[in-house]
Amino acid sequence: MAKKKPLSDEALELVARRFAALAEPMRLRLIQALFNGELSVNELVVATGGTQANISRHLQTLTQAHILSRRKEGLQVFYAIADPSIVKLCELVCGSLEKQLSRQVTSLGGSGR
Amino acid sequence: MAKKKPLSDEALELVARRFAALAEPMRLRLIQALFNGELSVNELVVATGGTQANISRHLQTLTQAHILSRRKEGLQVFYAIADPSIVKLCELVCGSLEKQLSRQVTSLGGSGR
DNA sequence: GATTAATATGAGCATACACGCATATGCTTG
DNA sequence: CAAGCATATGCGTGTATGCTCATATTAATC
Repeated sequence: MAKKKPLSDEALELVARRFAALAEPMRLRLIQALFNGELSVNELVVATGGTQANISRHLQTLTQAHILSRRKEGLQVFYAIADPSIVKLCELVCGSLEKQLSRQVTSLGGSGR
Repeated sequence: MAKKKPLSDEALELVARRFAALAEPMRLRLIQALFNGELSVNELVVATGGTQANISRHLQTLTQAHILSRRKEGLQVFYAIADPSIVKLCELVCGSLEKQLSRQVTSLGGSGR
């Protein structure tokens, strides 16, 4: 297959929305906390150190983006990573960032922050 | 396989920023236009249909995020994809979105392909 | 049915940012 | 050095969204 055909405006919008869902540190923290399996809202609140209201909102955002799944059990609601590609995405970005940072450190000739 | 250690707040911020750089349709369009090699600003303006000012701003954003590289030649400035992982990122997201969409179509009773 | 626990949501505020318009900067040529 | 082209940037505006506080909803228990 040669050239890839350009995505439609709607497709671009969808891709952008997906990236936007991952563009918040708190949401990344939630995803990270779920790497080892599903957790309840309260567990996520504890794990991330956020407020209950805020965490709930972010969970809604991630669920609507089909990144997380929602399972209700009694009083609790458990969230889990629904889209495994998310893990790959984060790993890709992390790897790329590490390269960039190490390059910067090298070019700066020392340690700094 | 062991547990992954959680990223620091700063690292999460960096990852979030990177995703944010990709969270705009116009910027995705620019990246897409650059898939086949470097282009000048004016060529990108034509390719994307945006205004010159807006394109220039987005190019600055992407360059500062180390996603694009900048090469000046006479009056023109050429931009190119500096981080190849970006291509993988976009492909991953596109693939994941296609799955989701086809699943939605299926659940809506349409005939799958 | 009232109370309590777990989660979700409405309202308000502050900030971030995309966009358009106008103009500045930088490079080339006469 | 004046003029013209390609690109960048200052400014104002509208919109989106993250956060907090308070309250609503839902489900289990007494």
